[in-house]
Amino acid sequence: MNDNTSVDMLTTSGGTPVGSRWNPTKEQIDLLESLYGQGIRTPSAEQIQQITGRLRAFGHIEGKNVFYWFQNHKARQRQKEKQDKFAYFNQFLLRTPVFPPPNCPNGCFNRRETCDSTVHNMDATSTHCQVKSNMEYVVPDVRQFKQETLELFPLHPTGLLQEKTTSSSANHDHQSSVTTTCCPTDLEISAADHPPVFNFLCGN
Amino acid sequence: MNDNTSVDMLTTSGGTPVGSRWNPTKEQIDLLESLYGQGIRTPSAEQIQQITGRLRAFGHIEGKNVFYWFQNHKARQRQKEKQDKFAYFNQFLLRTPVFPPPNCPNGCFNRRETCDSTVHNMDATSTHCQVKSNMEYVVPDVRQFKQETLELFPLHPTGLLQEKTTSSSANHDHQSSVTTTCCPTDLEISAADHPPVFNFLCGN
DNA sequence: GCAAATTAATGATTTATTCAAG
DNA sequence: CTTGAATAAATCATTAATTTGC
Repeated sequence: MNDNTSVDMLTTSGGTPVGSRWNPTKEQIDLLESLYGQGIRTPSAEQIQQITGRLRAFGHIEGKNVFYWFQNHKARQRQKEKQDKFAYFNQFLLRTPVFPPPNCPNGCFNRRETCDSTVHNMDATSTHCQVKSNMEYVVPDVRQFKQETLELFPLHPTGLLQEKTTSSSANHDHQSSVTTTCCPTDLEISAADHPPVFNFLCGN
Repeated sequence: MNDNTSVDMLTTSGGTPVGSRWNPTKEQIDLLESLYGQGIRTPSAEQIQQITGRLRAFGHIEGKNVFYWFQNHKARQRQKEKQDKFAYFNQFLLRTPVFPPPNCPNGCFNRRETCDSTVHNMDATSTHCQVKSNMEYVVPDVRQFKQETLELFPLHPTGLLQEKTTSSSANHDHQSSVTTTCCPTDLEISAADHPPVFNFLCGN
């Protein structure tokens, strides 16, 4: 289709024969997930450069691959978390008996008084609205789950995982003193400035 | 906020003092819009390079500026077109009397029989559903407007403005013989291959 | 076992939305 | 209010898992 006689790759040195799209090795995935686990979400251009350089030890890779990986991983983790939350919540709702189990901890919410007013009114035309109001009733409690889940990550040091914190006038002036708290590797992501997430794919 | 003492720009040569964001000159806008008018929507990396180089004659500019410009312009043209279409269609609907005007061309649709069944049932709770079904009823006719509007652009020569054409096995092998049909400038966008819209912002 | 056929994952693009400078 | 810049969501496309019939 597209002329294969171009300059760049055909079977790059590493061990990953590259025909079209990047196919990450196990080691590459491991390192990427490790970084993600440490709170890196939208790495800066320099971070991408460093990560790419490191990953190149395991096979051919470009900066844009790293960029795309974080984009996709972040988005798909988010949506997985969302649907997990929903599933958990759903099964909880569906299996909750009309009379709560005897030794229900105080965390259980008692939906008997609040919800039984909607038991009738279940015909096809009006179901939607009822379901919606039903959802809205419980959403506040679900948000706590998200909070707790996010707290599981350490993410104390540098500005990692700051993402959306009003992003105005909250620059916090965090410099150096990063030096790897939970991970023994000396990757030392500098995170000096937060340049827009772009110039990445040039190099490499 | 972010330290201004970095290496790159402060007051670049051109005539456009750059403190933070690109401020396009009139000439730059003109050329960009000209290109857009010729059908360029998502220029390739090479196209962006060439365009940027040309625009640099009028002031400081980077590849990513060109990239963003096309992104934004395309999106905003699209949404403007959409709301224009909606406005046109809306006024047409709203001013259509119950009895059609005497010399109504055959294009007029007669909505008397189809729509008056929804006149009642207009209380606050059920309005939404009725409105939606009402919309769905008329959408098909709107699509024609869009078609016609798009046809207004000439876009005959090279593969410009091909955008979404199944993108599989339809490569059409169009080479050279581009050489400016409606525009006297010898910009000569080569559009040789269609590389992904990325490596752009590296250079420049 | 083993390919062809399906399905699930996921890399790569495009489109929509949001933020913020001027 | 316009629009450059950035991010998130949706979508496309290709590769790997897997199922299935032989």
